[in-house]
Parts: sequence; C-alpha cells; structure tokens
Amino acid sequence: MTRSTRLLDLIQLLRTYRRPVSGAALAQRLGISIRTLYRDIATLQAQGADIQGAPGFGYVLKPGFLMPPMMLSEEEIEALVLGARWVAARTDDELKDAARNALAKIAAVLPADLRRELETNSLLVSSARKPVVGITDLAAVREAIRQGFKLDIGYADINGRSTNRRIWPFALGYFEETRVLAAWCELREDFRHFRAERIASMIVTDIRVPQTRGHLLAEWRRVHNVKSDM
Amino acid sequence: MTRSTRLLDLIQLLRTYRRPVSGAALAQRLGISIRTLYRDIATLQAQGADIQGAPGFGYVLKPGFLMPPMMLSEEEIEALVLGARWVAARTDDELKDAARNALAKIAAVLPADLRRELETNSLLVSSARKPVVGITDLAAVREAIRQGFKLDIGYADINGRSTNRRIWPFALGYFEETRVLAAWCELREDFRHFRAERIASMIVTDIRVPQTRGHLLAEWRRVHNVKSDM
DNA sequence: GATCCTACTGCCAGAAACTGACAGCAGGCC
DNA sequence: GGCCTGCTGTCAGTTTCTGGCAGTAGGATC
Repeated sequence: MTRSTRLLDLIQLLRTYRRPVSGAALAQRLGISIRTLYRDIATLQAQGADIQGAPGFGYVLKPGFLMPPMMLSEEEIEALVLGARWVAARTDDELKDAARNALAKIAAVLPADLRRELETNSLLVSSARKPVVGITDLAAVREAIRQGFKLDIGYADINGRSTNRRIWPFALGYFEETRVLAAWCELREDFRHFRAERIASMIVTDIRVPQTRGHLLAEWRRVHNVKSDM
Repeated sequence: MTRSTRLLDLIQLLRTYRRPVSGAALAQRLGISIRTLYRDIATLQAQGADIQGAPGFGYVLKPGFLMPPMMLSEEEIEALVLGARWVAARTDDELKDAARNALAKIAAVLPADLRRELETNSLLVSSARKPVVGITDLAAVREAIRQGFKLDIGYADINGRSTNRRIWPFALGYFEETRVLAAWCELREDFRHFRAERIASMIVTDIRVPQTRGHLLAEWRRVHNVKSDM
C-alpha cells in the first residue's frame, strides 16, 4: 500500500472512532510502525485535519474536516442495505419506511454504477417468524427518547402485578422476540428494563428528563458492564 | 510538495473545473511534469475517482468520488444505525467494518446536529448468542456474487454425502443461525440452497455467470414465490 | 513521588517510490 | 495530413519513505 492511499485510509479509520484511539492501535490496523503513524498524523495535521492527540489518551478527529469522505464502497453499500432489510423485516412500519427512505436518499447521491449495486443487492434476511405483538406504540417511544420526555406507564411485572411508574426512557433494545425499553424508574430509583408487550398503557408527558440520554446510556452501560463499540 | 499532498490538491483542483482541462494546464498549476500528472491521474482513478479524459479535450472529474452533503430525518438515521448495529453484531468482521465505515462516512456529511443524533443513537440490538461458525469465507462469496463469478464447491448434503459442484451464486441469506447461499447448480440444473457450514471447500473460478444476478434472483423469486419489496 | 500509558522528536541506513525526459502510439478535429 | 491531446514504456538519478532505537514530556493513577 502506498503512502497516499494510506493517508486517506487513516482519515477514514479515524472517522470510525468516537473515543480516543491510541497510535499503536491505529498503526496496527494500518500495518505500519508507530513511528510512521506519527509521521502520517503530522502530515494530515499539516494539511488541515483537526486531529487532536494527547499523551495518555490517544487521537480524536474533530469533525468539520478539510475534505468530505470518499464515496461508499460496494461492501459498505451491501452492509447498509442488509441492515436496512433487517430493520424492514424485524421492526415496525415506521422504522421500515424510514429505512426505505434512507436508502432512497443514499441512492440519490450515488453514481450510477453504485446505485445499481444498491438496487440489485442480493444479501437477504429472513422475514420475521411471527410479527412481534405489542400494544405499545414504539414509534412514540422512540420519539420520547429523542425528545427526552418522561413516560408514565402501566407495567405488568413477571408476577402479573401491575404498577404505574414514571420512567426516563433512554434506549430501546431490539431482540429476536421482544422489544425491551431501558429506562430510569422513578418508582424504584434505579435502572429498569421493560418488555414492550407488558406495557399496558403509556402516556408521553411533557416533562423533560434532567439528563441526556447519552449520559443515562453511559451510566447504564457502566452499571451493567456492557461493552460495545457501535 | 510531497506526492500525497499533491494528490489531494489535484482532486480539489479538478473539482474547481467544470469544463475539460488539459493535462498540461493541470501539470503547470501543480508544478510537475506532464508525465507525472498522468501518473497522478492514474493513481486517483485506481482509488475510484471517475476522471474522464479524452484525447483532444482534457479531463473532467465526474461527481461521485466524494460524498456530497446529505440530509436525513432523525428516524431515518435511527433506522440506518439500528440496521448497521445488527450487521455488526450478527455477520462477519468484514461486513462489520463496512457497516462502521459506512456510518462514519454518512456522519461526516451530515450537519452537526444530525451527526450528534447519529452518534448518540440508542436503539440497540442483542449481540449474537454464539458466533456463527463456518469455514466458508463469506467475504469471498459476496465478492464472487458481485463480480458474477462461478464457484466450485465441495458440499456435504443432509445425508452426509459429499459432492463437487459448479454453481452460479446470486444471493446470500442471513438467517438467525445459518447463512444460506442461493445459487444455480450446474450439477442439478436447478436452483439450490447451500448452507454455509456444509460447504467444505470453495474455489472462486474466473468464469463469468452468463446471467446477471438480478435475473437469477428474479427467476428464483418467481420459482419460490418469494415476495419482497426491499 | 513513583509508575504507567501514551504522544512526540531526532537520527540513520536501507528500501521503496517518485520523477522527468524521451520516444512512440492513438483518437478526434480541422 | 497536421494539430492537439491522452496515454504508455523505459530508465537512471533523486527523493522520499520506513522502521528501529533512544530519549523527552504530559497526564492519570496509585
């Protein structure tokens, strides 16, 4: 691999990280020595890339960059289409439409040959065995998460006891058979998981959650020791 | 000026022109010989730049090399991220990287507020219970499908009998537990499905499938009465 | 204060690439 | 046929690149 292509790869690689990455990790991914990586970083910085590095932390590429990324590769298109198909097959109608619309917008900016690639893509997902039942309006839940509104729900726990709770929703998990809402529960004063099909009633309040969903998600990850890079 | 910086300059320079520019003019602007310019153009083309040159005219950079700015709705972003997360959690390393790269590229061309939406998205998928085992190199299979190459495979059928077949792959199904390759089988002269974990050996030939994968997929859908709008 | 992780720099010699010049072919237009 | 231009091959001199080593420094943690 020649240096000029490697520099573009390095930019793209940096773009895929949100947390700081160590130079050693980057060097390994690129198959070069750490010394060369430092030189490459310096070169990109000299060209105007806003790459911040701090001893002990690593590197972050600040957005607002000198050059837009290169066009999507065929494999990247395949990944997006496959993911969109899974969403269309396994979630609800609103997300299905959103996935279709997103692909349409992406297709609109692709050159003709890649658009054909997108349209004739032949990675398939199996369709849902049984439609996931649930009275809960997941689109409204997602909207509440986005907006940061508290929810008042009636929830039947595993013993059948029903309780009314005010919760701070911050994440929604799509499992094979069920949908699980992760939230802070004011009643229990702790994180709780709510299976969508056991939510008997739901009212979106207009009360704001006092923390960002990013904060809650991070804390929840810490408590449950969830590691995920995506 | 080093070559890697010059290549970036050349892209920007080409972007500023709409009418064809002669190579000599470009070379002069960059302060290099015409011979080196031809080499630089060739390098950019090898990286995917659609630079068209015609004798007597000059060069034009067709759009589609770099990602243009995009607008997506919040729900469309959620759908893409959720799909990408499923791909990352449930397929192989190559597709996982592709999904990450695709999201990073899309994020880079979104306005700042939507980029934050993408980065703090909190729709989750469960991670794979067990990693899907399989000796088959699915990345190579996808590549063969894209390129339209026939495959020679050794396949153990359900009774344990092993056969060697030449097949025309056209689709790859991602099910919960298995991966299924859909292909036209020259041995059976019919469509056949091959479970990835039963493919004992695989050689990618350089023989072209005489039909497009779109044709094969449509015919297969007709035969199996598969309906799908995505 | 000690320790650890990491960014960052200078130096050097071998390896790899880049470069310009020249010569020549080809395609479209006048 | 003449002209403009794209494009390729070859080659030797030059430049750049690269990895390893040694060393400095900054921040966090203990």
